[in-house]
Amino acid sequence: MSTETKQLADEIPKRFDFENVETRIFEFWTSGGYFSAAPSADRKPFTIVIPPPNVTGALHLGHALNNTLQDIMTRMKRMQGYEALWMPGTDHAGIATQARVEKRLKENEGKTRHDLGRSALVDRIWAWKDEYETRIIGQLKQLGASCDWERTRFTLDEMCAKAVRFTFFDLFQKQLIYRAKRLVNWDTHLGTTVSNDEVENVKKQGQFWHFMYPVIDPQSGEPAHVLVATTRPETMLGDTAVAVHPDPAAAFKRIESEFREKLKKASKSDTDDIQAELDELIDRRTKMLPKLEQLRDMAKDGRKLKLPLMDREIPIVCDIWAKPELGSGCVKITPAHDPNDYLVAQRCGLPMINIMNPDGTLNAETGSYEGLTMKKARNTVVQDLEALGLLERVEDREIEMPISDRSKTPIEPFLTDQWFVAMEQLSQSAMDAVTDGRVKIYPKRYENGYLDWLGEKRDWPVSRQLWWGHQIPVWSLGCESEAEVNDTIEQVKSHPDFSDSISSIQVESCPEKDETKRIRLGLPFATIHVCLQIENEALEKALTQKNFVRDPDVLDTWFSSALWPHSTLGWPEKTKELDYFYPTSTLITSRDIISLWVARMVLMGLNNCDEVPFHEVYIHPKIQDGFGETMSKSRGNGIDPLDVIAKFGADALRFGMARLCTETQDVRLPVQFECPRCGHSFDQTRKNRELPKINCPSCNEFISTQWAETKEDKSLPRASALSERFEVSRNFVNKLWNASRFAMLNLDGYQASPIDEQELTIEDRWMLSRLAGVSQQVTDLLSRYKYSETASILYDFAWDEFCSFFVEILKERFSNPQTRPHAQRMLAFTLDNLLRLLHPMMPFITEEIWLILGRICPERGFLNVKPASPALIVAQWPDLDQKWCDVEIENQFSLFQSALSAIREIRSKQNIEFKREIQFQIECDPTVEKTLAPMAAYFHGMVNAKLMTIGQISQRPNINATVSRKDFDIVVDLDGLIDKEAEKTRLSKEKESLEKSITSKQRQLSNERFVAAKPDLAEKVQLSLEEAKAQLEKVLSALKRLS
RNA sequence: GGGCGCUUAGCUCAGUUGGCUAGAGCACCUCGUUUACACCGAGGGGGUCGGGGGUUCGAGUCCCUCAGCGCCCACCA
Repeated sequence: MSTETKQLADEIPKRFDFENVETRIFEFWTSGGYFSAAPSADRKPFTIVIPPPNVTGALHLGHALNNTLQDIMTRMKRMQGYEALWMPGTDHAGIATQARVEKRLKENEGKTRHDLGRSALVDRIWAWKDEYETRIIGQLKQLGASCDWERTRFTLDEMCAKAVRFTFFDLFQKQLIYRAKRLVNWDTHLGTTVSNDEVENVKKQGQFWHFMYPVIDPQSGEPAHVLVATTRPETMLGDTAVAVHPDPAAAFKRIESEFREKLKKASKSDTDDIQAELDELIDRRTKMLPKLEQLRDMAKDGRKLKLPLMDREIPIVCDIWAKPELGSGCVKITPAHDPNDYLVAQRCGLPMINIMNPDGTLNAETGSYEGLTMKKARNTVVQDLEALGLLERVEDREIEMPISDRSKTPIEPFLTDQWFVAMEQLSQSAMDAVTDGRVKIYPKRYENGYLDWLGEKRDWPVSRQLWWGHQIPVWSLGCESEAEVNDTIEQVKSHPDFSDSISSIQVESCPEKDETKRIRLGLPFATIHVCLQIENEALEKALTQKNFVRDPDVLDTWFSSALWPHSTLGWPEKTKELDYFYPTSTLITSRDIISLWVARMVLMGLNNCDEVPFHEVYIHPKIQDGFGETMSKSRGNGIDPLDVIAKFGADALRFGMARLCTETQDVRLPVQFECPRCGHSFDQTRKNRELPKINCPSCNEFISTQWAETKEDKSLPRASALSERFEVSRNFVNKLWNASRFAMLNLDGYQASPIDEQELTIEDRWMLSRLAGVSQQVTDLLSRYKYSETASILYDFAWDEFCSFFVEILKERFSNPQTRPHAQRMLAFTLDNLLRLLHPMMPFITEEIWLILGRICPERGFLNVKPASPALIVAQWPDLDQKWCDVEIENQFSLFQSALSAIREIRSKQNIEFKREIQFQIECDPTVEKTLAPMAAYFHGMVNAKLMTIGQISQRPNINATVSRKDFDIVVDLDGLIDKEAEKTRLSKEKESLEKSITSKQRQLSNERFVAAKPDLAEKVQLSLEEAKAQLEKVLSALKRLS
């Protein structure tokens, strides 16, 4: 060993020191500028935009998975010679972030956002954003993300803001954005609209109240009351009608026939239930139909009811919304506070009475109930109705309640003015992009969800009553007459800065056509909306002087996210980046935002750029805890990727992520905690994950199992949440490290030179064959997003083939000065290729080894020797000629492996020390002999066994022990005794299994159709049958000898 | 109510268009420190592929059915 090598041995520790290496290597990449990408004339682009993480908090394991997968793809493409751009950034996440900052403000200072005012609050949120963005980007870097960091964008930065304004203006001008009164989901706590997607339905125990509304002047034979039921009694204050079905008989008929239809198709176990339901329905029809028809007739006569408590006359109306099969068959109609009732009111021309203030209290419309919260009003209304004797009964029942995702408070349907994006044509364009294959979604099954959601073509409410976000660029003014409208428009248009290219006008006329009513409600005759494409101080000032007011609302976060693939590249400017990198190559994301985000990016990309934003979408699994539940911070069952990195290293985390990324939709990851005080490791349970603090089962000290959100939360030492699945990957990292360590310590005196083809040994050819095969497989699998499969192939190749066989065999050759130089070149070349293949998944360790290898063997190669790339990250992706794939060599090698394993089995069974050399001979066919003979020498190093002779099957000298194998026997010349009984049991077992296999093969072959259909396979079966028969004979004779 | 997915070894999961004796890692048992690696090496035990039926020469794989688990969407006076 030279002094240099000795130094190297000291320098390369036995265990991979990932902490030190990760920091250093990342710095090496950054200073080398390897992450940056720019339009290039001679390279093809490869682009990924990051799904921008929300600036609400730290990254979780789902992010780690998502970003690892993106980085693997980016790194591979970069090595394949693409100009690979991975565009990083973060999302302002409107509601979520504002809610977090407001919550903190309340907790720390006892203030609300109104105490602070708009601009001060927004400043606070910017400060929060800065803090978290830094943290998130730091975490991504720790993961090894090779994003072009200098391009980092934020959905609220100037570049994105410009794209948002241009898009809004464009849609406004095309009349695809409009303002309207709509029933929206109102979050009374945050005082804003939330979209359907931000509403969560929660099952709760609740009540079902049945009320009686008196009929005004009932005639003889008519009921005195109409019965209605509700889960929300307080809304009755806003009732404007009671509906009954226009043709109850037909409705009954229809639903009964549906039930009969269902009964035909139903499975046995369901039949009874359906029959019972049907019987009930028929019974109901018999009892109720006359009454319902009577009510229907009363409705047609224009009869009215008296709404209790409010003393308002309300009509009975006919509408199909009233289902005869449910409840009393009559339904109360509260247009301003129920989405279905709203539709009824539109159909029947009913008034809509809004009874709620934005803060969730009742307004003046409710008279004496004004000021009560909806919750309090419920009890009061029920009590008051009961006092009037109008409460028929109360039922307990499980009800589903809509809850705001953000504030966790109940959602109130609320009638307000909102901006909407008309989706009809936009949705269609996005659907077409997928159906005609311009955008491919993997796995394909997710296409359904995408298409279904878009197919509904529901208009998208985009305004949010928040302060954090892109403020809507519209100035509005209410006018009292047609003349005033025209006049004002004239004046606005006459402004020198006004031009159709940067400003657009919409006139929204009041839906209330009844003049007196309109005036009483204080509604304007019409509202003029002026939208400005870019900031224009003069024009804005002029508008303000004319009493125009800028809409205080901001846009839904997804509006800016939808522009992400092109806004980050500079759109609406025609930048060279946009020209080169757009459309992007692939989008890697999780399934819960397919509709929210993916679909909207497609339609906005098409609208703004006339091209799809990406060609492929890969949807990866979601990570769940050991109980199959989604990991989340609020539930406290998550794993912090930084814990994993600290314990196992970033490469282990990444490789672990790739390994679990199969095509299923969920992946379970049982969680273990590690005590921060004593290091004891214990399983996560449903119980211990929810407690804010627990006692360590080992040292009994108080520890926290919850994620620390901010620094000040860390009063208790926090247990790391980990998973043993990363241990496997960590071991793999270490295995690779040690094999490389061995290689480098044996490359002493390496001389660069092309490898002489004539000198290639069997194992060299085998290694070349495997290397060529594996490279091909990895390239192919990764391009199809088969991460898990790729990871296992690499794992097996590196561990079982490279380390356990190739390196082991080379040891023999290193000891011989004649074979040493060639062996060194082969080893350097093989390791070089292995590092390239592993780099996308494990970038840090592979780069570190690459750099050390570069010092020892600066030039290496196979038939051509070239200086190695100064950095692995930009080294060329392996593309070994496929002609090196050699099935015969691989078969030959697997024979060798079987022989080794047979000898090892004997050694182990006989408990023969490795130190003791054994001699053995193999009985086999001449062909096998020919195959195995060249490898005879390698048995020495691998199993310390000496192959004496290879004999014919018919000759059996020196039999002391026999172990059966598929293709041959091994006869080992031993002095020791053998355990005859154990051997007998084993042989009988083998005999049984062979007999079984022979029978099944014979049956198979006796089938003419099979033989005719698959002659190749039949031939194979025939061969294996003969082998099995020969095998059986050997086993039988061995058994005979033993007894 | 509509859609999607899952059920294979004690645990977490592979298993391509049906085809040779159903695989891996962890855990378990036995043995071993032969100078790359105990985060290692060698060997071993463990599965009627959720239940039932069908198609087929042949089913973990295809069809039907039952049961259980999970996710998404819609809706419930």
